[in-house]
Amino acid sequence: MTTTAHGEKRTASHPHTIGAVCVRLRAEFPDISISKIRYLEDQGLLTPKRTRGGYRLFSDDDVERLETILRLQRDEFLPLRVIRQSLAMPGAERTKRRAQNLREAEDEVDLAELCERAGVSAELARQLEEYGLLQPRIEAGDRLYREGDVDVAAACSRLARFGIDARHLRAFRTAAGRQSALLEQLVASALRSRNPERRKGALDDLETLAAVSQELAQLLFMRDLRHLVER
Amino acid sequence: MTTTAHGEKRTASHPHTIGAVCVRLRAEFPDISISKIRYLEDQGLLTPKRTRGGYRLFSDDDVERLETILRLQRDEFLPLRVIRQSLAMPGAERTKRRAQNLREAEDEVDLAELCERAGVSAELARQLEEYGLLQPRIEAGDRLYREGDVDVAAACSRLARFGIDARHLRAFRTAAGRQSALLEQLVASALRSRNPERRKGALDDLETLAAVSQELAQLLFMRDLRHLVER
DNA sequence: CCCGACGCTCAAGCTGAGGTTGACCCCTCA
DNA sequence: TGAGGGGTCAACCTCAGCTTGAGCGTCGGG
Repeated sequence: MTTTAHGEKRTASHPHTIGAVCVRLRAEFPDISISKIRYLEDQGLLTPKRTRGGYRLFSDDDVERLETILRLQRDEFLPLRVIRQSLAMPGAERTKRRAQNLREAEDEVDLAELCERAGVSAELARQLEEYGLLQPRIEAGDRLYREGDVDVAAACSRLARFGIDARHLRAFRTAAGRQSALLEQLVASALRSRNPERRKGALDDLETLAAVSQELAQLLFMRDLRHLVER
Repeated sequence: MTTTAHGEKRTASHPHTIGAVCVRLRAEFPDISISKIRYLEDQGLLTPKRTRGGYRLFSDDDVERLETILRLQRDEFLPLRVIRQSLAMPGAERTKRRAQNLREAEDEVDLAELCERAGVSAELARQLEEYGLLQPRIEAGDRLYREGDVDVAAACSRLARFGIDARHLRAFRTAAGRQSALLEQLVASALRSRNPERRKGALDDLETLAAVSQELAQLLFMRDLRHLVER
């Protein structure tokens, strides 16, 4: 990972070269690249220092700023020109709007990282897997989890604190499966189409269907709860 | 301004041709154009009626929707793909509010009002009721629906447009039922307690549980969809 | 019944954002 | 001192979000 050839100090936040920054951010932003960072500087969003020889040197603040920029792009869909302004005058607070994009791939993490990030014990993780709530890919004996599974585990852990255990959560698992199977019937053929336009259309439809389905599921759930409260 | 010189009905306001819409919106959105409106339709953001001859006819609702789209573009910088999704679930905002407010009672509406507000036919409403998606209270032979049922019906109607009918939606009904039953076990006794403190605590817990459960359901659903897409 | 304004579709093209690629040269540090 | 990361710059690419043009149909007033 951070195996830089040049005996880098790990404690004291020396400035980083562009390659180091890139490696460091790749975890959170898989589609970062050296050329992209240079491009962002060119567009006036970053101004790292330089060595006499012209190498860019990124301070921790620079890296943080870069993270902010990338987050604004990814989560808020803001164009660069807007990001530039909102970073120039840091008063305007933006509404959080997280859209689940089905198109981009997710990273994978191992069991230890999952447990740490989700705050679950290995034992709970094992149970969650037993009931299908976690679905690691098993490669050479190691479990590899998607980013999404970290959130799943975190949610389960919060429910566990209220006394709901993995066995009970299987109901959620099956419900999700049924609902996605329903949508699959509608878009499956288009999704596997050789024609890229058709495939893209299917993805668009699927995102819309997903949004409406989720809304419906929520509405019905809330109605049941309300019923429960009013009795 | 609906004051046209030629004795136009001010109340009913017939549908507008594309050119008329364009002129009318030019004031607020100077860069609107006929071709842009056609483009937005092509992208699935609008679905105006047509004359037999093929002319587009925009109702006031269509125009309002168009205004919303243009405002989201101009003020929030949202890409069309995201606008399409967020318009796909117009109830999302209310759903969220409702989730945090299990305590407040809802108003009731009759069948005619439900159909009109949700944009569903009486026939669809009947089917939805058959499969448990709508649950009116029947009083003196009349059906009385909660506010929440209006949103349920509207979501179902949007799914129906993609070819999902009431029969298939029963799965959502059952899933919601199971999930709320699970939570009920946990809070039921406290909820029925004579002690108001205890009851209030149960409501708080229930709201938390509801939020986490919904999150879990969504995460699992998205994972399944993702799986579907990646295959 | 005819005319001119308006509208339709479909294919092609345009423009700007947000990058990537490649050629070619330069720094840096082990 | 040389290998591997870094530098610039111009050309190129992809995608969203429209625009344009050709060829043809519709609508309504005179």
